Amino acid sequence: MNTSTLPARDSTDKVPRTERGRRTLRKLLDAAALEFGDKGFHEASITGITSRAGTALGTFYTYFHSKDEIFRALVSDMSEKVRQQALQAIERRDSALEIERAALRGFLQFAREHKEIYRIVDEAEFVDPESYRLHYATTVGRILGRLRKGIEAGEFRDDLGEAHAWAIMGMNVFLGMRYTIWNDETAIDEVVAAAGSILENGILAR
Amino acid sequence: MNTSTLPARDSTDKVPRTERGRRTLRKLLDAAALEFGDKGFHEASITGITSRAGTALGTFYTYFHSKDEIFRALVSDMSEKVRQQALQAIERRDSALEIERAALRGFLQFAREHKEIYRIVDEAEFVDPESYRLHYATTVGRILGRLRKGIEAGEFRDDLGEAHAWAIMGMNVFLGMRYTIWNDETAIDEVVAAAGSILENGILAR
Amino acid sequence: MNTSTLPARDSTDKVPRTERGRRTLRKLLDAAALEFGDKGFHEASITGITSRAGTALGTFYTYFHSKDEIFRALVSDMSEKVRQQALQAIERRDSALEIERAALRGFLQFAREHKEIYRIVDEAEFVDPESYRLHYATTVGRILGRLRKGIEAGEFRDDLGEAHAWAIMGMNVFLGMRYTIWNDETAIDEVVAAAGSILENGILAR
Amino acid sequence: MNTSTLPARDSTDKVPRTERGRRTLRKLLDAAALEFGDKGFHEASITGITSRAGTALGTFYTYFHSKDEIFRALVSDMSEKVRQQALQAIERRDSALEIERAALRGFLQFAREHKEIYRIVDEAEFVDPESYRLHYATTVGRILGRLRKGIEAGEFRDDLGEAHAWAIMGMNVFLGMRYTIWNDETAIDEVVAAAGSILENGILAR
DNA sequence: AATGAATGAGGGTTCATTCAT
DNA sequence: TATGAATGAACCCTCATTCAT
Repeated sequence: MNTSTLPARDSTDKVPRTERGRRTLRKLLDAAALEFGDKGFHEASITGITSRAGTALGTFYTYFHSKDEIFRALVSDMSEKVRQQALQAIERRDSALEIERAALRGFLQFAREHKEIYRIVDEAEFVDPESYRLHYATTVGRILGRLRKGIEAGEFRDDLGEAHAWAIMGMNVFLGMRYTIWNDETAIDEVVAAAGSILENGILAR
Repeated sequence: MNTSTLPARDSTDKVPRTERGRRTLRKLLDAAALEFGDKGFHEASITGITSRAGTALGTFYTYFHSKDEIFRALVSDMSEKVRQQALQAIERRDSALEIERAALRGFLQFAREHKEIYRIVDEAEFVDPESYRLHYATTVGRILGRLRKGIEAGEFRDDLGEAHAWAIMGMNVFLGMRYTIWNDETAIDEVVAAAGSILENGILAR
Repeated sequence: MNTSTLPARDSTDKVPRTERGRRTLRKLLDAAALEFGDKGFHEASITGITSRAGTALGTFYTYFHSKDEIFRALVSDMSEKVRQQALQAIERRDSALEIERAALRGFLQFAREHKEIYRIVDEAEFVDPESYRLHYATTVGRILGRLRKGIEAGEFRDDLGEAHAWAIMGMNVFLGMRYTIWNDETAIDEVVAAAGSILENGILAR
Repeated sequence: MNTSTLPARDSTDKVPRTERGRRTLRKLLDAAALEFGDKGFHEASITGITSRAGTALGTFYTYFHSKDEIFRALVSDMSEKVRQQALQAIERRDSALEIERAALRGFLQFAREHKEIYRIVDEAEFVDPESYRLHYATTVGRILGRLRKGIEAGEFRDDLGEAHAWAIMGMNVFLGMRYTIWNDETAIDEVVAAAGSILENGILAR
């Protein structure tokens, strides 16, 4: 795994001034993603991170003030990545419903390839609730934006609001947990079809 | 809070033989629910539990082998409670869709009154994944059972399956998180209406 | 194993007044011998003793004031047993040298059958040094007595003293450790012959 | 006391990379020898070791994984020391019997100066039996080697074997315990004479 | 005499963080 | 920047002993 983009850093973060410094920072972030993904926040150790990164223990504190801080940096980094891939996934889709399907499909594919991201973001609920809430608030904002576009286009009911967006996100997240993290043998298309059919028709017989 | 029913105990647990022992055990479980709910598993301490319970530190180990064990006991206890209240909530409902609405309403009401339960069960994902999975697997099993009854009654589409059940559970859980744990000012009926309308009609304009 | 004779009790010990009490006391002592023999003093627990004895935990303190006390009682009990069997082993021997051989043989046989005794007595060095020293001081006194008899009979050199007795005891104890506790496949007679030949001739070539 | 040579370290041990680290390691080992010697393994505490060493508690764990590990390190260190001094003690001796006498004399002198070593090595029987057995197995190997040289030289009987070596070691160890640890007022030469006379002539009258 | 619940001092160990080089 | 030794608060758990019945 390789963090192509460095995460947004807080003003309190220590910004590397040299190229060597930037390389070290990136190594630490990549190592931390592996360590937290493997062991979870509490079982992970700074030593584990630095030994994966191939640096000395003390070097960690040249770049981060604390274990919490690197975790936060990672969560916001990954939160951004998840949304980036969603944007890509919904490119060149016409129908609003098809966009929702594509978003879920993209999310599931991404989750299968980056299970550690799922784990890190979710554990944030108990480690750094603020960034966890921010992640889901932002995500639900995106969904809500899509719903509104669909309404404007006359494709969606015009009474959809925030609660519907949360409901859709909950569906997606739980399907992701069940069919990518716990067990990834079910075809993604089947899962997308199930969720899509609920959005399309509800669950009543016709 | 008061644990009306003692949780199922493992065969390895120490079963109190006297009435006094049973009282102490209950005090410990109640205290642990508060402690874990307040602080989360890792910040919670055995000392915190016993001082809330009004017992000596050592007394804890008369009833539980470890911090993990009482946490597990608590999760399975609460998992059961959540499902119990769901059963009550859906009594005397005729329509299958109405049953789903009632189940969500019951869950949201219960969650508002027992926020610590939500936190404990959810943190189990990172503390004792097995009991976490068991909880959601059992819960989805209940939902699936209701879906099948609705299919038999001709009320639900006959292609509903496990994935649809997971989707519904995800909706419910996220709505619970958003509208009872994070912020409980929104009327429960509004939330139920939003979820119910998706199940009834999907999200398309007609 | 069955403690045929109850050990000498301190004046501070609690003496059972009923037959039932005497039975319980014996059960506790037998259980303690097994527990200490198996696990050593520090790993042994009062719970381990009482559960082997089939009594409740509290019952232990009806008969002993402390863990140390029962250990002491056990050591002096066993110390006595070891010497008892030595007395039997040397019965009806004429030659003083033959008596020494018989004493060693008896000790080795006894040690093979009661390895836990060896362990308990030896660990006393670190748990209750006084009884350990008493055991070996008493034992060396017996050896010294035999040496003196041998001297009187003109069979032994007349310059033998305490140090020689300690040397002989050391030989015996280490041979016991090596050839009965660590590994009991070597024939006892071979071991006795080796020690006996040293006492008879020393180690020089003739 | 000062550990002139650092003990053989396990591959799992943490090897200090700086001079300061090596000093700290040595301080810890010296302190541990005192602490274990004074109090015995179970009564000794890591806090006791670090406060004697003048370091913080945590520093202990920079160099050892556990209390057991430092004890093991200490036993093998001391085991080696005991044998080293034996080698020195027997230098420039011609007669094989004189070598045995010198070995015992050296051992007794060493034991009088380093009583804590005796205690630590012996307690290993109950704390880390493997290293205890290794110590005595190695020691008996040395004795056996000397016996064989004596046989080759025609000085010793040619039927001496392992059991005789164990017998001699037992003599030495018990004499050491009695006349250096328990009570060190008896002249070493008297003790050596007693043991030597047994080896020379046995105990029979001539 | 017997029971089993209750007590709490005590100690080993972890590991994030700081410090000196 | 990088290193790795040093720090010490924090906490889980054990278990001999006491207590109430």
